[in-house]
Amino acid sequence: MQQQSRAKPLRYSRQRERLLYLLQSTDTHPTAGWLYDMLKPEFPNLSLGTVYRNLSVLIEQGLVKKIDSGSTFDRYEAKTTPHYHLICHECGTIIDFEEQLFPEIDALVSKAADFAVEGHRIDFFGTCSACRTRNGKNS
Amino acid sequence: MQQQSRAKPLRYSRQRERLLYLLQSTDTHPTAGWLYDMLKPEFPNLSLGTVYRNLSVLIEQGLVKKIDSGSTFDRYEAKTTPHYHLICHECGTIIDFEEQLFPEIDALVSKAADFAVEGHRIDFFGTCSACRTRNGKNS
DNA sequence: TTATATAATGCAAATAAGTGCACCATGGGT
DNA sequence: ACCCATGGTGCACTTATTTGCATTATATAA
Repeated sequence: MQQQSRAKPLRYSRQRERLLYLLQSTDTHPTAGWLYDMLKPEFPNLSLGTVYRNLSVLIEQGLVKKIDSGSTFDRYEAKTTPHYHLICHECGTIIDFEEQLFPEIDALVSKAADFAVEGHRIDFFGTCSACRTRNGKNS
Repeated sequence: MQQQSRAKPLRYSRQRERLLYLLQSTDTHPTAGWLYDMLKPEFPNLSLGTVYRNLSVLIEQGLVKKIDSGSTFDRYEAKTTPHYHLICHECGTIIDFEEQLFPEIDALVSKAADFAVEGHRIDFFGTCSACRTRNGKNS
């Protein structure tokens, strides 16, 4: 699939530094396009390819996570503390859910299946309160 | 984001029927391209657009689920019983994990957050036993 | 500081997935 | 069996993401 090479030397890059900083400064789960637009003024010939490539690098480093919201584009976040996502299928909003549900889940699954679990992802799908209100609470 | 219109009338379509049947006949978590290739002999002018569109319809009906494996393409499955995925980041294999972990999780989160949870997804990332063996168990 | 190896970038082209539109097919009514 | 409203399809095009390649920049050694 991809690298298992932990030993890939990284070099400093201003684009990557600013990208990470930008992601860490927001809690809005941005898209690649939004990140690109925000960085463009600072790097007039920034390319989307660079944004995507740096996102991959940061993901490999564990500093960024990709969120598959079920929509047509992916979202990203730089929050490193464990949390889950509540994804509204009506408006697309992603809400962070901070409560730790089962700390022992990875170990449990590792043992039950013959699989070395290194991490997991939990997403909840449903309707956010704003959309329920707008629908007259009946949705 | 998309429809909340449950009331969309559906019509029979041979392509969709065969697509669903094909998906139900395998446990390999196929890609859209693989499904397309398999159906092509039966429908010589089938188009990929039709495959994607029918997958969406089936997903709305709850008969099919999309799996975001972190790789460059999505995978699909028609298994309707609740289960989770073990995704090997080395070879990309997806293994079904059948054990029910927490039946009450949706209700719990619905209450804790102000969000009407309708379903959830749990994926575990790590290394499968085949890859661990190949690596000499040290990975 | 200068030279050197190679990571990172920008650009363009390639892939994967989603969509508009004209035409074909299903299914309910007659 | 025939008509007709509208869902489904194929095709071409758009959007989102990834990748090859020549060039630029970082970091290490001389």
